[in-house]
Amino acid sequence: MPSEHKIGEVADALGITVRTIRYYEEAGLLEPLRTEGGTRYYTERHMARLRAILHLADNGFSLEAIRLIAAAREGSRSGDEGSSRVTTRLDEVLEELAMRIDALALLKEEIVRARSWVRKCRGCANRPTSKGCPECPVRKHVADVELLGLIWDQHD
Amino acid sequence: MPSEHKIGEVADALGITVRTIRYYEEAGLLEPLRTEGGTRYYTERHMARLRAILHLADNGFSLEAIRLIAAAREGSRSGDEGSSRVTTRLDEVLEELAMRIDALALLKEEIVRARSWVRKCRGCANRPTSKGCPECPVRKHVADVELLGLIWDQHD
DNA sequence: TCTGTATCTGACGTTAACGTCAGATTCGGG
DNA sequence: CCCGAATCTGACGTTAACGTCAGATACAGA
Repeated sequence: MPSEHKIGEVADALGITVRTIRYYEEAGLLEPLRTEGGTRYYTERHMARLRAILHLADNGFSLEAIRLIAAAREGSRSGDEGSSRVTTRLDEVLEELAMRIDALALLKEEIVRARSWVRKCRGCANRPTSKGCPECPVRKHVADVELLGLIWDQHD
Repeated sequence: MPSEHKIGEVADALGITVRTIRYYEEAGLLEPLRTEGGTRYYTERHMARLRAILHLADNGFSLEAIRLIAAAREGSRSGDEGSSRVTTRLDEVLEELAMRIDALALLKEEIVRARSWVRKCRGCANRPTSKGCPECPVRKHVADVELLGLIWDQHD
């Protein structure tokens, strides 16, 4: 057995808790070895799997979504069919990732625009009717820059 | 009152539920007008605010984080100081967005790499000791391509 | 073998973001 | 003024991803 680790060591090594690892097992994501007495042991393979799970979870994937990726090969008759199912699943994940990245990039540009308006009109506290800024540009652009609706001062 | 809407109309218009809008109010994100009887009414300003909230929430921001953005101006003595606090907060958000985008882009490249290995070695069902693929390259690259630890067939 | 520490298995608690349901009240068209 | 539809206020239910605690076992070093 080349380097097997108990659950506490694994948790320390990966910076997570013992409970988290057990929970991933409950969720059907991990099946460690067991001693006669029931103590869990994790091989390097198990830890590689755990790192992959954590990487996905850290990026907002639910454990169920991760399980679907891990189980993509299930039910296939040949290794060939299995691999094809896996790549199909990965393509779906790539598609979703692309969409999320695009959405975040758009939101980022939105915020950059909002920030520039806040600076441009800082004297009036971004209230459209403030005395210091009678022709407040925020009013004209609040429709274009959605986020201004949140930053904009509450009272008219 | 230029175009005020009841909660049901707002929900329909934005494709959300009445409960969600009320919940955002509980969370301190929205303070609609009220009639004598207590019925809520939403102006265009309120709806602009709601759209901004939804945009952020859709992109993974917690309601508490959104509340912090909306309340960034609180406690400032001058409009100038308030605007400066808002831009500071927005800069923090931009920083976080940049990090999340980078992380997602890295993960995407990871998955692209994993996908190419799965295709390259599809005959052996990505088991390193499979007969159809005695010198399975997955074994040599599982350390480099973290995600292979998840795709890789469970049993040795 | 003894013992202190780690692990085990339930099982219940927690938080965020709503869903759902009941009973009372309000609104708005006829 | 009437009445059906919408809204109101609690209040309890739900899901995911763990936290926490108790009591029993297992493991490893002296």
